[in-house]
Amino acid sequence: MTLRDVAEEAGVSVTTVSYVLSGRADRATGMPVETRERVAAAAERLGYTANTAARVLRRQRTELIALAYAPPVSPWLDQLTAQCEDLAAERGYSVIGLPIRRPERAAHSLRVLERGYVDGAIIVSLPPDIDVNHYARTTRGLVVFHEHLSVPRVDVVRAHERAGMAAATRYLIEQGRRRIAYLAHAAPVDLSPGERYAGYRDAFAEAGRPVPDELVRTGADDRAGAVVAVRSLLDHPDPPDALVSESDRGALAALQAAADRGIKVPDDFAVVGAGNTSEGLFASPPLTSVGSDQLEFRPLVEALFARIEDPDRPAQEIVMPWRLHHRSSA
Amino acid sequence: MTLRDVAEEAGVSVTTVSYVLSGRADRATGMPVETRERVAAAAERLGYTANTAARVLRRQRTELIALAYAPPVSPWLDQLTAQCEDLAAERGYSVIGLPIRRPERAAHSLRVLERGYVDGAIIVSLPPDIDVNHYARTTRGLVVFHEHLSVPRVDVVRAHERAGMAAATRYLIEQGRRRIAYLAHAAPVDLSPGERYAGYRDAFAEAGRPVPDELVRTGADDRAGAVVAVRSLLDHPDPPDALVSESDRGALAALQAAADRGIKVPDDFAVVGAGNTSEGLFASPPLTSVGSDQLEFRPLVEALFARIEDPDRPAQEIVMPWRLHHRSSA
DNA sequence: CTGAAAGCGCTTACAG
DNA sequence: CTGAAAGCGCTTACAG
Repeated sequence: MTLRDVAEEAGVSVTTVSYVLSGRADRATGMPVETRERVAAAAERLGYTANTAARVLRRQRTELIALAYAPPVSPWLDQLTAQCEDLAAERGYSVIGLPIRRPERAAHSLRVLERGYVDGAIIVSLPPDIDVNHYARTTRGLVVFHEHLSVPRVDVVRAHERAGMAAATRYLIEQGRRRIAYLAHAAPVDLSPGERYAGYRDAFAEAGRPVPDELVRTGADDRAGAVVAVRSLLDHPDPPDALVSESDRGALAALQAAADRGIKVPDDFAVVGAGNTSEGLFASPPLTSVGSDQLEFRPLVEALFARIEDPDRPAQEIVMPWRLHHRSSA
Repeated sequence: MTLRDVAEEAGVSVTTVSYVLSGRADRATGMPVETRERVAAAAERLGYTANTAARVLRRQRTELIALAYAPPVSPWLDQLTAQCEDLAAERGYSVIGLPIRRPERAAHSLRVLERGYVDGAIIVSLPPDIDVNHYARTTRGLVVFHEHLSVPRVDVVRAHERAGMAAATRYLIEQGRRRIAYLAHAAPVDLSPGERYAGYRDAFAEAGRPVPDELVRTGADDRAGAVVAVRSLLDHPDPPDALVSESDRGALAALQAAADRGIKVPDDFAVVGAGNTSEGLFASPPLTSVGSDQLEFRPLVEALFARIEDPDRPAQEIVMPWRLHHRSSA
């Protein structure tokens, strides 16, 4: 079922069919209504669908953008996805998800970018050892969540996670907490490896206190793993009286583990999460969390489309700063 | 940067370059090592990447499969995604995610299938009012999670959710629970609309008892919403002594809401989830849940690739039956 | 062993 | 107002 079939059915040339079905308004406008209707009817009758590969080859546009992320997924990503879709739909674009796996397979996952399947991509989690420039060659627009990256035709989103995490930890120190534990992600593919943990350490350095290495655990990316990790912390001979987690997911698990043991939060055990997700709002007690103020992603999606239009525009830096949102868990 | 550039650089024809870089082994094999190396070196030097649109147009294969799902996402989907990726990679395929939105926008989301961007798709959540046949025309392989659907060239996965849900509810009835509440998904895009709820009702019908409509709430797809819904249930003048949730997520929220109120689970309030996710295992108490025994998706991924190879093979029905997994929450 | 050429199905500048 | 033709960049049957 091709353009040619429709042309024959309607008794016109493929040129005319193309103009009517996908062509420019300025061309179709000058055409008699009768012709347009005849073509439209023929296409309808035959159930014609344009061949995307041919169109892409000709126009050099796939009208697809990708959202590259490392599982496990979160409500935050659902939010970003939904907003991307709305803004993409306005431009006739569709959004696809691109799960990026453990670092050794990351390059394989990114083949979708490498092969030019999409016009643009928002890379939420840039695996370590991946050269963004490589993908910029085949993908017109690239927006990357990264704290330091600075590359000519690539726009970046900075969260200032390290400063945010330091503020969260400092808050606990100033409260007089003696034993402040840390729950890191276990999966090595991460938004900005080590940034958050560095912030935690910064606060100790600033206060002239040693980092309690024996209270640092992994598992924040998986609720089940986090529960296990927090239980082991609470079993420590000199247990923590506070916990900073790299995710709200991990912090929620900590609240659960504390409740199981009958430990009072925040009095005997303060908990701070990261991400400021809506899930934290409804925990009990509501979760204190460090994260972006609001989930408004429009600026970065618009930066992406602007770059797809004009690859030579200057690289843009979008700041979505983390700050501490005080609720009742700390 | 095209095949022609590489051909010139290496001093051979595009035919030869094509054979060396992507062509069939039987052709490249007969070629002198020297030629092959010269071509490979030229491609390397120029940083050649094949144009995907051109290749797709020629070969009629995109080497992409999609996983179409309705957010919010879950660990179950992460699991399916990871297994798909492993099996796809073996065949040189990549996997993309296709988030499907609320029903009125579903058709737009599915344009990626309609336009033939992928060779095959696994549709985890088929929105109501969507005609699968339409997408079968542009997508060679289609595997759909659906309880009833039966369409010529489409393979289906049946979970027998209704029977599973009835078994879960029956278990509570036989335990002597008097007031069995129900927590449904709020999002209307769902795996199999109404199936689970129908199972809940079946158990009552079977026991000759009326369904307690006043104890049916929505919110199972969102932890925050679920907490609110369960609180309102517990505030009911004649509160429930048990709850069946359409998701483990909702059941986990119920455990939390019960703990907040100091209600003993399962003695005063039994909770059963659905999905049998790993998260439920580490809840306190560990969550009783109805769902598939194991998360082994290989059969359905293989069915998908088999159909991509041979679109005329008979439609296959893959059963991953739900059953009740007894743990401590009910 | 290697290459010239056809063709996948579109879009669009150009001619009439 | 409409169409013939070029060309996007590959793959591959065929010829030599």
